[in-house]
Amino acid sequence: MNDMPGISSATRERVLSAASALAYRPSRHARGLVKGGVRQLGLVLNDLTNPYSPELAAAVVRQAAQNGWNVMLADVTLAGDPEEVLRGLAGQVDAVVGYFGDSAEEWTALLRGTPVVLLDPPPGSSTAPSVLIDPRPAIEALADHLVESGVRHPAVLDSSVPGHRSGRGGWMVEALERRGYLPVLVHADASAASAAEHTERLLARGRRLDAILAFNDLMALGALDACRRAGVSVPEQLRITGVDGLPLGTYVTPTLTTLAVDRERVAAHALELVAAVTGSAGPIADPVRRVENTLLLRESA
Amino acid sequence: MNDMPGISSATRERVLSAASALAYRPSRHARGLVKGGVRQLGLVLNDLTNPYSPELAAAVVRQAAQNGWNVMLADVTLAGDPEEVLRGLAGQVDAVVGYFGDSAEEWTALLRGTPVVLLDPPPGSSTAPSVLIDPRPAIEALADHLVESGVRHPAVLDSSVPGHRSGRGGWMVEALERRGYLPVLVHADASAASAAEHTERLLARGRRLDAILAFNDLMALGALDACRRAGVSVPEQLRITGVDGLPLGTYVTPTLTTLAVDRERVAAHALELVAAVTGSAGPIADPVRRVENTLLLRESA
DNA sequence: CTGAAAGCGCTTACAG
DNA sequence: CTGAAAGCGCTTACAG
Repeated sequence: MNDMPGISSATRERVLSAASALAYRPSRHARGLVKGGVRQLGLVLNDLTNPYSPELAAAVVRQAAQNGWNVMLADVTLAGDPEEVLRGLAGQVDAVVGYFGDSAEEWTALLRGTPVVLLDPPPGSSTAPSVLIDPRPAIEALADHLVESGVRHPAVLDSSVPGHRSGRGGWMVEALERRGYLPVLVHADASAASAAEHTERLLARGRRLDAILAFNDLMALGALDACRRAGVSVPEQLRITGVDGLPLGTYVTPTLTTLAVDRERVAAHALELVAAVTGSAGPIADPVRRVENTLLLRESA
Repeated sequence: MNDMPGISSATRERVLSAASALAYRPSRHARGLVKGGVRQLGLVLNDLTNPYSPELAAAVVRQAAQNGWNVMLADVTLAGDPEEVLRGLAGQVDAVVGYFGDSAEEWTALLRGTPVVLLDPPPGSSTAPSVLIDPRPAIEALADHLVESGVRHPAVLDSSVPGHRSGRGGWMVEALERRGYLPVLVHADASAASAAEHTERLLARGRRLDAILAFNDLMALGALDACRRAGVSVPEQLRITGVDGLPLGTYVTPTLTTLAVDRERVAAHALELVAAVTGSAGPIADPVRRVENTLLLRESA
């Protein structure tokens, strides 16, 4: 069946027809046992429909391929049961990279010894090898910019994904307070629709408001949409900012000011750590890497 | 090592420390051989950074989970070598669903007998089980709408992904010609950036132009961006349409008229076919499924 | 050219 | 409670 040389066509025919009669399918596990198989990397994402996920996946897949790894994507929020996804991954991959949020400990246990590299774990939640994404310097730069732009009444549109604590909203509030602001803090789901809805409500309140700092670009797009529908002009009446630096932000009106993350660098650090945890080189020299967001000023703020 | 009951703590300790001293990692293949393992579905996509891909992936992952399948995403364009990706998949999954474009035959061969379900294969390219996505009725409806809107000089912004023939651009041209138009036909890459560039060139030509029918939503967003920068108002001076029905199209100004694809139905058909090809039920009753796009009128046309 | 044996690395009975 | 045997389904020598 494997096209070996030196088989008579009669025998080949006989084997092939028996195989098809029996609907024979080779076992990939048995084949893998014998042949060795490639190195499989599992990439755990939490929202594939947020364009940030595929952008990061693109970077990881590309760099993984260069290092001889095959990557398998898993979205823990899409499937009904995240734990089922993790358990499934355990048997399929040689290492896992991903967003585990607050569940790092439980999920790592489900992986039964598969080496793990965490992407942007909540502050202080884990000592596992991880790549931190740190928006704080960019938040400071943004806050300065808002001061210079004459903003008086900013709001922070934070996201509260259950199980995914993030310092982001809190850091934004603190940076604003440190500059004398009394920012409004609102929580929405991490989607454009939810952000739009909360923005609408915020605008309807009649309070003074001239800036919205959103948790991510997707939510900023939702806020932008709500302003458009409410007839509020951006950035003239209200400034809006996101986080992530999606290419998408350049295809809206106005283009979106954002705290960009360098996804290639995140991927590079993650794969270095994967190499370290799967290699037998003993303890890892530098298990916590840090990538800082950068302020990308465009039209919306 | 597997937490079996009835092991003295002395022995457990001895085994565990030997394991860690040797950096022992269980072989997932050997484990899979014995334990059976879950059913793995490979989903082959060709551009994860086009939001259509994750939208479809989301639908497939969700429905696959309901049927007891685990899905593994593979983007053939991200990795340097698509054939390498396919070969890698062969050993990992029990069935493959995906966009194979013009390479259906070669790629199926690389999969070495793994059952395949094709997504939107080029017209007449294959007799394999497949889900066709048919924009023709929606294109007719769109063409009628453009006539009624008083459009005089439409252009078709087609995409020419090498290896991915599509009838889409041709069908648009024909539908317009049938109504007495002499449409301009332009080829661009399937990205917002390339579409923007070609639109800019089109506008600079000084020819009369009052509608652009783009190959997909991403390209339509690029065209929209080019118009904005050129000071051309949409839809007043120029109408723009896309294809795919991305949620994203509602978060731009103006919102994007599009030929929407029902991704849940595509996924449902694909998984029915997967069940059929992996089951031993003999020949499949209805191996070619068809899902029609629907005209979604929003603001841009 | 064909057929049967050895062995890949696990897990699951089973004998001690 | 511990250790060794059988067997999962393949591929790769090897004897005939």
